[in-house]
Amino acid sequence: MRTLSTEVPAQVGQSVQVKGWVNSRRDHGGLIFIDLRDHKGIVQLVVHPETAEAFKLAEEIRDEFVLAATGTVTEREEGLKNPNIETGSVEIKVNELSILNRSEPLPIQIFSETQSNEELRLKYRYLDLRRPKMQYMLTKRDEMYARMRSYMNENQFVEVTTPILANSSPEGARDFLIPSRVHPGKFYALPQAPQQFKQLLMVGGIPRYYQLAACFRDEDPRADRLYGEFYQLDLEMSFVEDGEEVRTTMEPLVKQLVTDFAGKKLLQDDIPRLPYVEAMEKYGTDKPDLRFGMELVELTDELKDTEFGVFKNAECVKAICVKGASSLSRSQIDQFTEVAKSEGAGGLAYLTFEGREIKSPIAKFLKESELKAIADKTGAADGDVVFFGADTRKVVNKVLGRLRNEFAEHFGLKDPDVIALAWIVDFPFYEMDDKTNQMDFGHNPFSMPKGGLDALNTEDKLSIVADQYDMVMNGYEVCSGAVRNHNPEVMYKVFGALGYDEAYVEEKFGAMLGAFKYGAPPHAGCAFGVDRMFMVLMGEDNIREIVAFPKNGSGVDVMMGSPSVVEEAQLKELHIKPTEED
RNA sequence: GGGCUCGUAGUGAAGAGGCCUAUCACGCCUCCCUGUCACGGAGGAGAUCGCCGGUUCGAAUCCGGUCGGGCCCGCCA
Repeated sequence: MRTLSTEVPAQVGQSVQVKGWVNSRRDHGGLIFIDLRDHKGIVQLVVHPETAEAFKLAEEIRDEFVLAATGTVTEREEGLKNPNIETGSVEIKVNELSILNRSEPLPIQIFSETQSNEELRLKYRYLDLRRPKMQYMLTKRDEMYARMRSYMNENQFVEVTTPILANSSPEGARDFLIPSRVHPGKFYALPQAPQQFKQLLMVGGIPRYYQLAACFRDEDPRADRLYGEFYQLDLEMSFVEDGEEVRTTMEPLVKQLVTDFAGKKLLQDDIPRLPYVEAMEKYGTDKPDLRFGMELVELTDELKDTEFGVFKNAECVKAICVKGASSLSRSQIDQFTEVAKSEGAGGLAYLTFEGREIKSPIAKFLKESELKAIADKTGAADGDVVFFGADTRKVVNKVLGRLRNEFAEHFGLKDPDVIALAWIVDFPFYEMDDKTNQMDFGHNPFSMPKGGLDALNTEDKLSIVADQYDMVMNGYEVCSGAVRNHNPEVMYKVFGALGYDEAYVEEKFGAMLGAFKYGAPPHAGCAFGVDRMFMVLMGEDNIREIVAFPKNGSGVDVMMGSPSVVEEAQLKELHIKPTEED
């Protein structure tokens, strides 16, 4: 395929035909310049009045018309060259011109620094995709897929496609249900992930499986989470009993994507393993951004005898030391206080370290020894501010974890050229739901509890950890995996602890349980969220920026108008009756 | 389901009780222009300020509601 930027300059003196869109037209009355654009670049066409037919057409041309032009590639005279475009040393003197298609004025601004709002861009996505950035995202994503596929193949993984028409699963996200004409009253579901199928592939004797898999979840979207559908690099390995083997197998790919592919620096070559509990205590979250420190410092013991009621009565007191934050104005601190409150804090206490003095509304409530202990443990120095969280441990971690991010953002501590990776390991198998006071699965029920049957029989249920691991990239969860439970007995026990009987487990996971009875090999795997990982690698903070046709923040495709109402006849055929309120 | 926030010509912004008969830039239309490159010049059209209601002598501006967008919580790996 001919491309304007790469081929034209090499063809000086030759007659060429070029096709593309009109990027801009400059009509000098007796001479018309046209910047013609294709997916690779721009070249200047010159139309002279001597070529009367072409000139007449050129006068009608407007932005984004589609042209075919034939002419001679000519070296531009000195002084007429344009160093700003790749082809700026040449131009095409046109002798034949045809308008392949016309264009109305565009409803969005494509080629300006100020871009139109997202709603309009999504409505006219086919125009938005003409922007160089969007072109780049699509081709770059193709390159990422190619790298992933070749890496997986080099490592003896086999891509197997699994069903899109699958079954509703009781755990996890809400399903998209698919009715069927031939099965009245019954429904397929779009898979939330190929989880059960890939485990069944292990039983089926596939040693290493992978798939760039479409996954579907009917949950509310976020800036880093697409509505409805997204893609995973999903993989599973048989005869693996230690998650470490999965992690080390996939690390070279991720490192290659960070460095060669995205051109970023790895913060650490050795990717750290961080136990869940440690992540929560140090960073207040299970997906910490490790590009900066600002760790949460435990002060509960140091302040247990304080006279300051807020600290004294709290289950947990922690602090973060923000370097140089004494420059913050009162109103800026108020804004951070609002953030803290939005996460459940009662307020935001702080100490400002200026010279030898400690300035703070709360300093008068604290003894000299307590202030010293705070300074020592947080390492606060001149110019720093120590912010406190005092509440239940859960709330303190949540509030300070959020503030840690906000402060890092405010003080520019998130280096866009650096990628910090970590594996979060040892997630709790069960968790207590605050509201219902009921125990539930911490992650997914298919993971193997560390210690197996013994652990389930003997230990305090809430202390059991799953052999389960997430990869975190600059504060985003980009991968989740586990050593799977391949033992029917453990399976019954795992659900039994939550009060589900064997009949329930058999009803919901019959195929998998059945399969496990016929010599299931131990297996483990994981799945990378490729949309989100690509977003982080590209330095974007909105996942819709890197997807061709995303739903908007309300789950609507404003371009195609989906979802939409359907004909009553279609519903009837599917044995579906609209309810009264519809 | 909840919280915060935004909505002004085709597009992006300004205006924050009377100076608004709403300003600017890009785009659009007409005319002029043979070396521009986001060409230049002259002129022109285009907005019931998301919608409904209220306060006021007077509302783009204040208040209430409503619709739509964005971010977050819940939810979600």
